[in-house]
Formats: sequence, C-alpha cells, structure tokens
Amino acid sequence: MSQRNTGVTVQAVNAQACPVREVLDRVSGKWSVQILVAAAHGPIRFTELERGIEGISRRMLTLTLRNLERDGLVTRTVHPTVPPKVEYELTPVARELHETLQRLTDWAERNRVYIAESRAAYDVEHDKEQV
Amino acid sequence: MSQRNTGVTVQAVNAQACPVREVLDRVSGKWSVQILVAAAHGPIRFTELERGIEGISRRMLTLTLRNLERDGLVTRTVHPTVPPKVEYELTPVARELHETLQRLTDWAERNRVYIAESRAAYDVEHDKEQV
DNA sequence: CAGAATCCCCGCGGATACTG
DNA sequence: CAGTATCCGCGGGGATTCTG
Repeated sequence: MSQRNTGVTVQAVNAQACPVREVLDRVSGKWSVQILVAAAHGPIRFTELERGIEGISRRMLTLTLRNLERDGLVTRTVHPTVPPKVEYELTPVARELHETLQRLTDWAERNRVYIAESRAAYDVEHDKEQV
Repeated sequence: MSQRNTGVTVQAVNAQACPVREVLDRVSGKWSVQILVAAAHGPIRFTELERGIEGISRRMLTLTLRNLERDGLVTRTVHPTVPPKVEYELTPVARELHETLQRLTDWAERNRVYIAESRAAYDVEHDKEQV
C-alpha cells in the first residue's frame, strides 16, 4: 500500500470484500502468530512473552499486542501491584483462530522437505547460467 | 529483517526451527493467497490471473508466481504458440494448502463482525482523550 | 516490570516503459 | 500475450533511550 491517493480506499474495499485479505491482515506482521501461539496455554505476562519469543523487540511486542487487543483477540489485564504485572490472554475467537492456524503449521511440517527441495531444484535450474 | 550482520542467519534459523514462520513466509506477501485461490479451479493463464485479481500489477503477479513456482506450489507451462500462452496450475501440495486456507477464510467470515466491533470499541476508548 | 518515544534502515510493492 | 527493467516512495520493524 504505497499509494498516496487511493491507498486507503482500496485497502478498505479489499478488507471488506475479501475475507482472505482480512484474515491475512490479522495474521501477517512478523510476530502476531507467534504471540498467539505463545499465549495459547493461558494467561501470560509481558516479560514471559518477551523471553519466550526469540528475537522479538520490546517495541514490536507492545505494538503487536496492542493490535491483537484492538481486534479483540487478546485481553490485557493490569494488576495494580508494584512492580506492575500485566497479563495477556487469548479470547475465545483467538482460540478458534489458533486451532485453524495449527492446520497451517501441520501443513508446513508435512511439506517442509518438499518445499526445500523444490527451491533447491529451482535455484540450480535458474542460477547456472548467470554469475 | 533490517539488520546487516545477523539478519540472514536469524531468518534461516527461524525458518528451520519454526514451522509457523515457514508457512507465514509462504503465505505472506500481498498476493500469494489470492493467486492460489484464483488458480484453484484449474489451469489459468497469466492474463486471466491479472484480470481476476483486482489491483495486482504485472510486476507483482510475475514475481509472486515465480516464488510460488520456486516453492513447488504452482507449475508453469509454456505453450510454444504465437501469441505465447502460459498456464499456471496448483500442485497437489498447494491444493492441500488451499484447503487449510479455506478454514482461515471461514474463520474470518464468522468473526468479521466481532473484530470490527472490537476495533470500533477500542478506538472510541482510546481516541477520545487526544486531538 | 511494562511500556512510550525517537531515529533510521531496507525491502515490498506501485507506476511506468520497453521487448520476444 | 507474457513478460523485464528501472525508478521510487511508504511503512514495517530493529536499536536505543527514557519513564511510572
């Protein structure tokens, strides 16, 4: 979406008309799914997420959590203690999503080798004439 | 991945260790899924895809098709006629993927209203104190 | 502990023009 | 018809620093 004039409109139209894009927008972003997976077992604290998800920055963890919260996929519970304690938990809707994502993961695991081999074959086939 | 030094390594490790990211890398990108959906009915020509997928550019159609082909998700068949005719078709593996994507789409349709309402609620809740 | 703010890089993807 | 090639802008997201 790098257009200045029509970008917003097109995006809105696509999102409304196309459930495919709608779900992808929800699940895209580098960290959304991993957060959903990490939080699937039950309430989890900010720092636990941070340590459980390899490579995520504080910033992105916060941002992604905010978006998930906005979409009604996680709840954010602040315990007014000191030091502060904030727990995140999946909503029922997110739990459904997590189940269907599981199928995708299964697919990936079943076909990981096939894909790797396809890539390798494709690369040999197409690289050998350049350099 | 905007790092210069560790970027490649981290990505590779993640892709190998984490089927979640692996499948997302396959499915992310603005057009991959829509192409898979459009090609699900059977062999389809380049131009048919271009017209069937609202808003896609020639460039992105080509690039995304190349990637899908590289991953062994679509086959590319060139008919040596004039004018040229190129047909794309899903591989069995991609057809499996398409089925599981269907579940995701179903989820999106079931919960589209819930998500929209959640967003609206969140926005009212958080915007009213600024400006 | 759980963020908010700021800066900055790079790569996705759009627009446009040219070819076998 | 089915691409390639080039240029360019936006925004995702990393690194870093500062707070209640």
